[in-house]
Amino acid sequence: MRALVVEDDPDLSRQLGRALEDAGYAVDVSLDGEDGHFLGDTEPYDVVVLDLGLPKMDGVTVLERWRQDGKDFPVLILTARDRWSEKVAGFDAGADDYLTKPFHTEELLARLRALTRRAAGHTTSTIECGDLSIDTRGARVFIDGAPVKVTSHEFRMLSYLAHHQDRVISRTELVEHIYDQDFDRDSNTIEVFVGRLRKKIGNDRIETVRGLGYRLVDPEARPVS
Amino acid sequence: MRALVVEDDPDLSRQLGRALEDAGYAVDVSLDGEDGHFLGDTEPYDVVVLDLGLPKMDGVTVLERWRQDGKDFPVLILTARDRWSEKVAGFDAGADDYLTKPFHTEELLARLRALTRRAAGHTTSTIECGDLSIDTRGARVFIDGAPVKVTSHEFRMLSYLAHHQDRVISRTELVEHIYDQDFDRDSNTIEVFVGRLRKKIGNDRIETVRGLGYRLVDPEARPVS
DNA sequence: TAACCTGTTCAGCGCGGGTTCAGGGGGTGT
DNA sequence: ACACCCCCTGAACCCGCGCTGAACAGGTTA
Repeated sequence: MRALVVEDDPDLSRQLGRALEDAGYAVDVSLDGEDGHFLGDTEPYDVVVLDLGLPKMDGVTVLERWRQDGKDFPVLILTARDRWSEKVAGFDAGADDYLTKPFHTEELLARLRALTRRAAGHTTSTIECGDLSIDTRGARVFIDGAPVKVTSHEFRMLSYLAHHQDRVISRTELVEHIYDQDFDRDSNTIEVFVGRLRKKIGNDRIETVRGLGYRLVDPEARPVS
Repeated sequence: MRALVVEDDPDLSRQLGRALEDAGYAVDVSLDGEDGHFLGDTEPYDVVVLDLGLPKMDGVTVLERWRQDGKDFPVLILTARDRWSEKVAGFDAGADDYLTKPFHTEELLARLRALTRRAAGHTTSTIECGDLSIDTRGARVFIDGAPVKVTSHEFRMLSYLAHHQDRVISRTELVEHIYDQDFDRDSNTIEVFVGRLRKKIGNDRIETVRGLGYRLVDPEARPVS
């Protein structure tokens, strides 16, 4: 999952970036409204944390422009405690959730998890695919109840595939959502990860569609091909 | 599906070409307005991505001429963020959708899917033909609910036939829409694909109209011939 | 410092799948 | 009825995608 944090307070933004990275997101941080708006327009984020009081361009304006441009990633806005009217404006502009500063990072993370889940059409924090279950909150993977040890990048990949089950995900789409900006496009890292994941969760769970990409499936649910 | 990308920025055009190919389009890329206009007039595209700021001939002019010449493929125009007036001119010239640069490739793909669906008169991402259903997003084919394994080219062909059900599609039309430019015309590749598809989805689903081409039909709905 | 763990790169290889070819069958027109 | 041509089909070819094992680099832990 890729996340964007737009927050001008250098301490807070650094802390947020750190916390989100720890939680397994690929994070970009922007310190002002213009840059943040540009990034949101450019990169395919899965969730955005947006402060409303920003230099160069106001947070509400940033959000309005994103929605005008058809961006539909979930956005969580941060407001100062006493700025109640701002919050309303933020929701009108298309925010999905809000949090008043100061807040606990735990709560932020929980709300972000809820947002990404909702965006993908899930309601619980664990995604099931046959007897494979993925705990997005604890970054754990279970196969028929038994825990499977996966590295953080492996988990990111599996998690993205699970959020979009039954869809074909191209290698470039995977790269864009697993890594943050500027990643060397032509390398076979993805294939290596797929290989290692298959070795851990079983070969028939990630099927490759030649020339298009990969797809996470439930091997049991699929009749003989 | 064949797509044309007219975009002068070499990086962006390369990236777009790559993304569309990943999504299963046969893509031609043109770097200036004159060449792009010529290609659009010559080749039968299913959808066009057209930048407005182009060397040699302006994007709006290109679009106007296409529409004058009776070309009715859906066109999605790309505009710089601050050029709002251009966008209006583009719509007046006959654009079907727009996107402001920079944008994110998945949104472009989603909009292109919507355009091609709309052009064919469908609304969902799965096309039905009797008990045969074609999931354009997941690149999958089901027959009465059971998945059928098809290769990517087979899928392209079936998908094109399905987008134009009950119409006779000539072999050359198929070739032109499945492949990008310069493809060896005299070969029986199409016939081989038809044969393989028939073997997979049943002989009576693709009927051949001698001397004209092929047609995708629902065998159940049709009385005895 | 040495022993891990994780992410990345590289080279080799198998095989899937697209293309081609040759041969045969069955409509179609004269 | 004949010939022609369009189309089908099985098989073979062969390129390149994607898989794999292993080595390398950077970071972290004893």
